[in-house]
Amino acid sequence: MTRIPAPERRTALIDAALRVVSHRGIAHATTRAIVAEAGMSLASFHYAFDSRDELIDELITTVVEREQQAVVPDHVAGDSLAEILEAGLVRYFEHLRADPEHEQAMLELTQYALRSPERHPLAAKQYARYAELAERSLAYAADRAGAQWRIPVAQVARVLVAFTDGLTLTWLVDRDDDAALAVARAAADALSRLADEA
Amino acid sequence: MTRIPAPERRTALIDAALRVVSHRGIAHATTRAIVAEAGMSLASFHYAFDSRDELIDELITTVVEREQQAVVPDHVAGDSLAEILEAGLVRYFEHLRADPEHEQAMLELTQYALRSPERHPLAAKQYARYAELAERSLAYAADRAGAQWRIPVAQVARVLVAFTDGLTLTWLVDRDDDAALAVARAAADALSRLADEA
DNA sequence: GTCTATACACCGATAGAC
DNA sequence: GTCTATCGGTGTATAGAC
Repeated sequence: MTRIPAPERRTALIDAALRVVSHRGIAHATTRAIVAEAGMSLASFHYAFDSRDELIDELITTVVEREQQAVVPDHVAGDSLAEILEAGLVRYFEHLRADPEHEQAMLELTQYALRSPERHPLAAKQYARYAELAERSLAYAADRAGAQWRIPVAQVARVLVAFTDGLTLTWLVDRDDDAALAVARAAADALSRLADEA
Repeated sequence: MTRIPAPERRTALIDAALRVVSHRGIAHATTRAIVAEAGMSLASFHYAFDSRDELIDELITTVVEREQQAVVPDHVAGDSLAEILEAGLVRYFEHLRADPEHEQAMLELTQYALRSPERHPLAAKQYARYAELAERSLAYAADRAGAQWRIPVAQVARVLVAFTDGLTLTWLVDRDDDAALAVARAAADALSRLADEA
């Protein structure tokens, strides 16, 4: 019907694909389901993308670039490093509770990427991005608490990413809020001990 | 050809399905791929199982029941609780490195189960089983170190499961052994602080 | 450029010969 | 009970009218 520029169509399809993956899982993210979600015809899909694989790759790249979620907020209450880190993890947990499907989609996209050698680097980039955001938060938190990381902050960031992933996956399974908060507290404590406080 | 009792055929198909999921991912675990792996004809499948869904459910149930991996070994070197826990996590990590595809398969099965309401309880059971094994290990570790958990050991177990999951997922992505060991150390430290040592 | 209609591969599941 | 052959459905991708 209406003529839509190709780049615009691509982003519309990527957004639709993310909604389908979030709501129904990657197994149901077929080209038909995606164009239906986007309100387009099937042929439009292959006008904008060469293949479904190309769209999935673009989807992963896009969500990774879009990722802005920092684990430590800009303004925090609390004085000790452990308190600041715990507040950050609790903040992440609230974000997870607000939109569980999004984090579930990210996990599915990661595992999907891990299954093909060509796509594995996309998963690696995704986690490098997570680590980068974590590193920024950790540097800020230490600064805020007047503390110094004893080991390179990049290594601490890698640990934080692992803890966050574990928190996410276990909560998605059992939806136990109290247990998730216990994980957040323990993780904050462990991380804080990797720094010297002033 | 040869007549095989139905129960035997079922277990053979389940074993084959696990191999397919491990090697190629759940998306490729079609009935055809599974019977090929098992060396059977397609019709044999539907003689042993009513549907593919039934097999997948059985597969998840089976692998969960089969799960014996305890995070803390029977005989440990080391005296402090933190050391015992770290040794256990390192032992788990060695297990992960020895057969990454199996843990990847378990993660995929979990996420697959999370996507359908009827199967969600299977994922919950899987994690309840993990927690049970973790609890046993933690009780043993505290006993071994002459320590006492300050909070119910079930809660500590839930934290350990989350840390283990995070360790697994991040290592599967970046295969960074040093970073994984750092996670193990931090997690052991955090967990040990949830107990009073004698 | 955008649509409908369709090609072709592969899926789960079954019919029917043996 | 076990096989080969096939059904109906859905997947990705494309042809051809407009």
